[in-house]
Parts: sequence; C-alpha cells; structure tokens
Amino acid sequence: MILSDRKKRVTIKDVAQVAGVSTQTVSRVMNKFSYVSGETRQRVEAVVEQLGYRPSTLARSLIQQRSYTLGVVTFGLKFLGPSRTLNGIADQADKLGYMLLMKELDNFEKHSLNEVMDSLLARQVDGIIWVAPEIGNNHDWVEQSESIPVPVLFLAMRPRTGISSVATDNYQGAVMATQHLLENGRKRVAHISGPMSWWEAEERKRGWRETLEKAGLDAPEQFCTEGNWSSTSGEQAFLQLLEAYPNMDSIFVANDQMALSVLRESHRRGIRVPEQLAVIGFDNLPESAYFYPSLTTISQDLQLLGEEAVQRIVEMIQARQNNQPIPSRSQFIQPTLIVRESA
Amino acid sequence: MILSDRKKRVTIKDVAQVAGVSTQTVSRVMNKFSYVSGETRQRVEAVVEQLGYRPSTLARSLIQQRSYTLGVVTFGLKFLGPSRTLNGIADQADKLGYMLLMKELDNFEKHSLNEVMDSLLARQVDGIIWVAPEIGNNHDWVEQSESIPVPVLFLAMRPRTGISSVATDNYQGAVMATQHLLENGRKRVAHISGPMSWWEAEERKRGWRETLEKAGLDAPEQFCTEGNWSSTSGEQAFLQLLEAYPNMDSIFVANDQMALSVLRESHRRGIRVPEQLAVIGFDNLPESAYFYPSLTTISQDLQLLGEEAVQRIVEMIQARQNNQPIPSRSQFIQPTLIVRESA
DNA sequence: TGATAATATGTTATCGATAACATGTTATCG
DNA sequence: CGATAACATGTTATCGATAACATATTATCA
Repeated sequence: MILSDRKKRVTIKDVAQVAGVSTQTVSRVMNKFSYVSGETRQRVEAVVEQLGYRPSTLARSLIQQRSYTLGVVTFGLKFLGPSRTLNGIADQADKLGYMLLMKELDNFEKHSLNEVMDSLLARQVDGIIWVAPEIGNNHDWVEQSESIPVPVLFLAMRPRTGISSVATDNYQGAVMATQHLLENGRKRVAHISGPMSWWEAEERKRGWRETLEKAGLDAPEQFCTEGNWSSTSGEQAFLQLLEAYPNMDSIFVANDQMALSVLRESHRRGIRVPEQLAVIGFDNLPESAYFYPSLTTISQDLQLLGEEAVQRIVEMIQARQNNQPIPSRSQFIQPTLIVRESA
Repeated sequence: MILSDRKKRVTIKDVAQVAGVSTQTVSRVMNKFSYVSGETRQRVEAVVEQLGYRPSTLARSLIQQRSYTLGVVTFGLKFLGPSRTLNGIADQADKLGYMLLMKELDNFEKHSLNEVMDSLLARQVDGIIWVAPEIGNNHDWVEQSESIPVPVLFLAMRPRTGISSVATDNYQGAVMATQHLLENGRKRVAHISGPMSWWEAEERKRGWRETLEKAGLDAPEQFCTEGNWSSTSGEQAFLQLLEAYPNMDSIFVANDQMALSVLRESHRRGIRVPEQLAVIGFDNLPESAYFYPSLTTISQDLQLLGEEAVQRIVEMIQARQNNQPIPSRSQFIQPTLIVRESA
C-alpha cells in the first residue's frame, strides 16, 4: 500500500531495470508461471518489495481481455433488501478474487439501461449481476439480453427460460406462512399484499390463495387488500380489511413493515394478538423480534442470495472463457419460518 | 448496449476502417475536441452507431492515467448506517460521472488494509472513500495515509489535522438531545451509551455530559451505562440504570435500536413514557415513528454525508490533477432533532 | 498578395502489462 | 557423445485508446 514515491507509479519497467532483467522476467515472477531461477526470482522479489511495485490491473485487463470485475446494477439501495443482498455479493466476490463495479439505477427507461450497460461494458466487466425488483414490465428487455456480450445474472426476477436468475422462493414462503396459520386452527385468513405490480408481491399472494384453496377454504378478492410495503400503507390496508372482512381470525402480511403497523393498530383498538387475530409477516426485520407481541415471520436469506449470485455468475464466466455453452437456469432460495408470539 | 457481434468487441480501428479515416479522427469525433469537418463527423458517427462502437474505458484510463473510478472501502455493510451512506455515494458519483469500485473489509488488520488498498490502486482508482466506523485504534494507520498516491477521504472519523474527513456532528446531536430534555423541565437525565471504543459513542456521551454540566447539573459515571448498539444490550443497560439511578426522569439513548428496547421494557414494567420517563434516541430509524409512543430522536442525514464525501473527493482529485495543493479539512454534517411523543 | 491563423487529418509514440516467439544454457538419456 | 528435453531469459508484437507532433488545406488580414 505504501509507495515510496508519491508522484509516479512504479511500473514493471522500473522493477526490471533495477533488478537488471527484462520486463518479461518480472512478469514471470509476479505470475508464478514457467521457469525462473531461484536466484533471479529472489532478486526480483526483493526489488518488488523495495519499490512497492504493484502490477496495473488495468494494463493486464487490456491485454488479457479479462478484468476480474463484476458489474453490479442496483435499484433502491436505500431499501433493506438490496443492501443486504449487496453485502452477500461483496463477501463472495472478495472470496473469489473479483471486484465490484457498482451502478445505481434510478429508473428503468431504455435510455438509462443502455447507458448503465454501456458504462459497465466499457470497463470490461466480466459479468453483470442485476439487483432490482421486477415491477410491472420493467424486466421485459431481458428477453434481448442475449445480445449483451458478457453473462448476466438476474436476482429476484420471475424465471424466464434461457436466462439465469436467482430468487427467494416467495411463493413457498407464503405457503409456509399460510399453512402455519391453518395448522394453528385458523380458518379465516386474510392477506395484505404488496403492490401487485411487483412480482414478489404477486407470488406471495398466490401462495396465500392457493394454500387456502387447497385446504378447501375461500380466498376471494375481498379478503385481500393491497399496500405498498410502507408502514402507513399497511395501516390503511388493515383498516380496509377490518371493514371488508370483520370476522377474519388471522392475517398474512406481505412484509414485516406493514405487519408491524397491523400489530400497532390492533393494540390501539384493543384487538388481542394472537388470541383474536394472528399475524404473520415476511422479511424478518431486526425489529420484528422486539415488538410486543414479537412478530412471527418468514425469513429470506439475502446474504445467501448474494453469495449464490456471485457463485453462479463466476461459473458462467468460466464456461464462456472455455468456450463451453453458458449454463442458464432459474434457481430458488428457500425461506424459513420463524415462529414467535404473534401467530 | 446491444453489440451486433457477440464474439469480438468493436474497437476504434474497426470504426476507422469502415469510415475510411484514421483512428485519431474517430477519437476526435468521440471526444468532441478540436477540428473535424461536419461531413467527416457525420460519417464517423453513423459508423459508430451502426457498429455499436463503445470506447474502452480501460484503454483510455491507461493512457490518460485517470480512471474516473472511486474506490469505496466499507465495513459493516449489513448495518443501516454504511448502506445508507453508500446510497448517497452512489447517487452523487453517478452525477459526477464516476463509477464505484467496492471493497468490503472484514477486519482492520494491517494485512487486510494493505491488500484492499493495493487492489484498489492496481485498478487506478482516482481516489478512495473510507466508510468505516472508528473503533479503538483501528484508524491509527491513517496518519501514514499520506504515502498513498491518491486522495483519500474518511467518513465518520475523528478529525485529524492534515487529513480529510466528513462526519455527522455526533457531539452536537447529543447536545441537542440533552438540551431538549432540559428544556422540557427534566433535571435527572441518564444516558445509555454505545460501546465506548467507538468514537461516535464517545462523542455522543460527551455531548450529554457537557450539556448537563453546563446547566449546572450532575453527570457522574453512574448515570450512564454502556450498550453495544443492539436491542438486547439496550435492555440490559436500561435495567442497570434502573438500579443505579432509580429516580431519573429521562434518558438520552445513543441509538434508536436501544431506545426502542427502553420503550418496550418501560411498557412492560408500567413506566409511563414520557410522563414518568422521557426517552430520546439517535439515528431516526424508520420504525421509530411507529412505536407507541413514537420515539423522539436525532436524525443524521447519511445520504447527504455520502454525497458530500463524493463532492469532496472529486475536488481533491481535481486539485491533484492541476498540481495544486490538495485541500484537507474535517467537515461536520449537522443532525436534526425530531420531536415525537416519547420526549 | 503573401504571411499568418484557423481548420482538418494523418503518423508515430505511448500507457503497463502479457502473449508469442526466439534463443541460449544446462540436464538427461540411449 | 550427440540429440533431445527441460530450464532460463530476452525480444517483439499486441491490447485499445490518446498525446504529441507533423502536414496539408483553406480562410483572413495587413
């Protein structure tokens, strides 16, 4: 880290000159390949140490057409999900010797997409990880992503054939949640969903509906109201439910933030949880454990999601490097049920 | 984004050849400098469009000795603070045309530090932003950071002469919090601090102590217990306080997470907030607004912190580019008081 | 109208490294 | 002991772009 001279970088030439060898020999020492005599190696290593030489990854990437850098495109970094996922990505990338080049997206217009992709490609990223929720048709362009000259891996996207993705199994999570309520004897299970334009919200709702139907119970539209993930929207959605479905005995709420609002509003109105109303959330926020009553919820392992993503993209990169066909598959990460007091 | 050919990148040579000009002319068109006839420009631009040419930033960085990339070193990305800061950094970097190269640190040993720095420098980052809390003496090495050949900016670090940093004014925030309690007639103000090895915790405690002393009130050690930022530690620290300082009438808690535990525990024990005990936190977590009672707290603008950081480092980079002396100063971002129900 | 400036384009060197090839030296074996 | 393999090192070309310099043409003005 410490360079002796502030002004100029130490280059391979400097090392070669001081050590009295060719640059090629220095390169050989640095890369541990092929033949270098012990004596020469030591001499070069000493000079490297002394001058604080560090090979320029830039130059190396240029000639090798390979950068050991992953592009990461994020959307909504300010939310908990993407940033926890990012954490997993950072960890795993580090382990595998890759760096991350980040771009935060602020909309999904074709123009921005192109710009972001271009700037990543211009820096020769070896692959791209796409960390953005699927909302409405904002992912439709991925059908054309084959024309991108590096592998791309999508997170939290609806599976599409021929395209690689990793996502939490939201459907299964919702099934687990709903089933838990049924197993505890609840029969009138309502749902507060996320915005239905979100794929994840859709999946969670589907899990709720199908589980009820399978159990021979009703799941009509009136038993479900829609929020937008925020606390306040959760409150409103709950009020609507109280009108539309006054004798419900439990609610599966599509995320913890809204679920906590339900707990709060129930408390205010004297509705006892879980006796009168069982509540179950999704996400397992840190605070959820500390509410009264503490919130039963579904936990998705976002750290793992990020790690898997890196693992997968690196496989794809290697396949491409070896001129093998690039494998594409849609993978699901299973969430887990965390039972606490509220259900 | 869409390249016509998957196999090979389109290079400046390809464009030059198809357009029937020299590579230099293509370069001139791409960079809008100097003289190119309208006709030639159009022809080249057409070919660029047609072939989907994108200049390689890598090659450009190599020759220009400048990468338009910022290194960002993070620690504890899984916590709310760093990731919100990162969001601000990403935004502003984007605005100023920089990309981010990320490295997550997992400890502060000299070995890791060197490795991280080296890998960033090897990629020719133009500057480095250091996003890690100052704990114990984990920042002592920065005294030697002058030998790093690019500007470095530290976030949330104790001011040091000759070194650039940006931080929330934790001291001032604590003063505001404590003063607010005093203004509301409280006289026996306790404190739950963060871990005292953290600089930020130290500052917050100092703000509490000095404000009390200035008001002619006591602030002995017994009136303060120490947590580790977590909910459970907050609970314990609160229990200790109840023993050590049973007739306190208010508490300034060093972060919201611990403060929420205090609210919860008070509720459980039938201590009325704010009547019997006023509580004020620090951080303004999203959930804090939704507790009963809602939590009065100090809000630090981490988004802004990140934005400022980028602004500052870019200034430093430019100064360096122009061979001007690189300005160094320690800057504070002022937090704000958010009054809610708990105090 | 000839000199000078402005416009327009090309040629060669360069950034820092590795690939590909060449060459020289020392072992090893039939 | 001469041929071949293994070892050791150097030379030149190359990645994709821009810098620095050179040159040619056109415009402008005293």
